[in-house]
Amino acid sequence: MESLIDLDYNSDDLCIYLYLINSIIKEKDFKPYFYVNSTDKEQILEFLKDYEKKHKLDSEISKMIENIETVKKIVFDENYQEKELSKVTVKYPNNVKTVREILMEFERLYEYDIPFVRRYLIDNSVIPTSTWDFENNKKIDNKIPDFKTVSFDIEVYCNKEPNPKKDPIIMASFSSKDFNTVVSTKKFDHEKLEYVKDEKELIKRIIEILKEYDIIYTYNGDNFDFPYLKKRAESFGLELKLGKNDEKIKITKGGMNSKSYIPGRVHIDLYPIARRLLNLTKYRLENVTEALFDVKKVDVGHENIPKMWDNLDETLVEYSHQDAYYTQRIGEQFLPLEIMFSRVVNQSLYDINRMSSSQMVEYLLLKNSYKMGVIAPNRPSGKEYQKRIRSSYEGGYVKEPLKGIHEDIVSMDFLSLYPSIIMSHNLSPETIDCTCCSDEENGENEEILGHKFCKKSIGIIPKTLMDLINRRKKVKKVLREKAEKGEFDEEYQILDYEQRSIKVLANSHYGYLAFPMARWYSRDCAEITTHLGRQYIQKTIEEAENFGFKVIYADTDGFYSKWADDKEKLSKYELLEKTREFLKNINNTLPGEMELEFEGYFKRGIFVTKKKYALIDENEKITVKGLEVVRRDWSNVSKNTQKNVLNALLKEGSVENAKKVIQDTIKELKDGKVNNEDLLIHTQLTKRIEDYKTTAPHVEVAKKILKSGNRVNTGDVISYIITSGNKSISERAEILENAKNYDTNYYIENQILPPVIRLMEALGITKDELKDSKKQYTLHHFLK
DNA sequence: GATTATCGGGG
DNA sequence: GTGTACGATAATC
Repeated sequence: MESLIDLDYNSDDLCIYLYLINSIIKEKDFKPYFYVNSTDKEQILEFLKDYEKKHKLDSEISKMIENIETVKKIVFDENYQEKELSKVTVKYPNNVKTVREILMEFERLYEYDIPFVRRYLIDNSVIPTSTWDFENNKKIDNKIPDFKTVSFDIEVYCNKEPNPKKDPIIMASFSSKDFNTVVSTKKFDHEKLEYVKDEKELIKRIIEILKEYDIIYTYNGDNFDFPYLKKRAESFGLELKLGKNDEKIKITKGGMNSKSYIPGRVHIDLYPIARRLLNLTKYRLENVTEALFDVKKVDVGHENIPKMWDNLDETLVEYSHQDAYYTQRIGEQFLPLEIMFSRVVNQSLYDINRMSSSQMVEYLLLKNSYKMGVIAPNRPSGKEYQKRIRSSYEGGYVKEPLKGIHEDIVSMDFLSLYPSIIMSHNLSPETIDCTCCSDEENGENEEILGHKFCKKSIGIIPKTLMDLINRRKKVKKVLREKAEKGEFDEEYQILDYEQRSIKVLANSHYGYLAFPMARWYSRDCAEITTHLGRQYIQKTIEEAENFGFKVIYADTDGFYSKWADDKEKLSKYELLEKTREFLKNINNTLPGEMELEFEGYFKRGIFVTKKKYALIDENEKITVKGLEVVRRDWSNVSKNTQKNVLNALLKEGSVENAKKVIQDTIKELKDGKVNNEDLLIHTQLTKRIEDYKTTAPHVEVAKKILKSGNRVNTGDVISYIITSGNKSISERAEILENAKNYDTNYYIENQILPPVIRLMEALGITKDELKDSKKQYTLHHFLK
């Protein structure tokens, strides 16, 4: 009776370790297996023997086989009929790869690429992160176990890109309920400081501290903190034996992103979670902190770290600890939801943390197909994948917006439009144009975009969705009952997280059908889903306009509208009353699961083009969609202008003021009043200078830096200013120190106008009009 | 308009 | 590790 926190195959012990909080269970009985499309056991063995002979192997392959037995399964690509095939069980997980490569030549294989531990969780009922009775193999309760959690963050002394070969780790910050400490290799006067004499001691201390905890939160620790720590540790001859059983940390490099896995503990990297669950334009720690807690975190600014360190500035300790503190808080915020995902999908917390929602859906489907005795379709081949990636189809309906500024806007949207469609029409890769329904039956079957769907049995996608929806309904019923009784206890919170995680999973099924890597991929089902979705939203817009709304803009499953009749000016209260009335009417006509609901009221909004708009609500909260171009490579002058223009439009509702912001900035630029620092454009050198085929400003600047005797490395961010002259833009790019002037015209045309021009054009203001302050400017200039 | 290149998070 | 797993947007053709 203990909580299962993590699982891993231990290659020394040759079995799966089930890590509980205080102990380890060794699972020795579960063996790796896959299926062969053949019932002839002898023939399979024969084929392997032939292979051994041909390659002069001494029965090495046959030795890997533990057992071959005939099983009955429903096979997806054989008309979904039950048929017999062979289950080949091998001795060790890495045997699968060897044996399958050989047998691929023999016959079609199935389920040959499911990682061993994940296979274990698909086939067995044990649920990660829940409290489990291993004797009787059942769940004890729903509670979230009392995990010991800590956040972890390192600081590095460096002036450019951190280089683990030379730049030392100088500090490590930790934050947990009862431990808030910054371990440092320099003595600062700060209450949270713990001094160690050098970097080697620091690394030893980090290991010692992390080993106290079950869950370790980082922010981008997969890609930065752990790989960096490991490299530094190696240079001191230290190993990161962070595992529960002193196993080494496993850092896997997968193309761009790495993963840092600690056996027996859970390393939760909050960066990928924030990207998955929040909808922000930027995902720096400070952005996430602000979005979740409405707190503006003071950022150290990595370029200041060496200075502060050298000057023994103790605010460095405070700032550094702040990062750990907020990482911990973000972790506590997201952990329950991740735990619920882990339980519903039935995969480990570590894996869930790094899965996209489509991957979660796939593992849910694998679990269900296993239960249903269905063999999963294979993942696409490289060729098939390329084909899928290239095939596109019509997406959701997006209405061309009524351009300009609008006031008193209500938005309404469909509650899970696509899941409802998939369920009510039984859309699934195996139900589409099924062969099991006879022609007569199919005669009455409705045809959608030239396809018919099975009437006899429910497809795996709608079935999985229905299970989720029913489970969510049950949970929501309990929640309602508890709410009525005022029982907002721990159980209530857990159930609430459960229904939220189910909602996310349900809403991911449509995306899964169109996910090119999906086993149950179906372009046709995805296309039909959006097709039907377009019908519903268009019909609803029609109804809304008949009722008296004017629909300003619509996208896929929702729309923004105002009251149409300008003579009949409604108060906010009246508008919301009308909205309620309309929703009640429309929801009576919609089928089963489908429901249109009120989403929000906005006092003002500006609509530019499809997918590009901004709104402000009653609390002055601004929502911007598709308009933001604020990336780190843009200059400050550009970012600020955009921000000020949006404020003028939304907060003041003044086109004139917005116009003035732009014209003033242009004036300042022409007048040479803009600070050179605000003109810096930042671009990263992503490859070696000699590898660039095209000329780009930052590459040219890098060459100049090199010529002046300084070093430039791949990964460095080059900051430059475009100076005036007649040569090409690239040749005129200079670093701050060498920039004697700047190209006014370049900044107006390429930095000031692009982010705001579409905004202003939607309001009927032309580019020329914005730039035409030139005459006024010269006049002013000379008058002054 | 379609294809290709770049960036993100961390310091 | 029984894993070939990004996705949005700007620049360029």
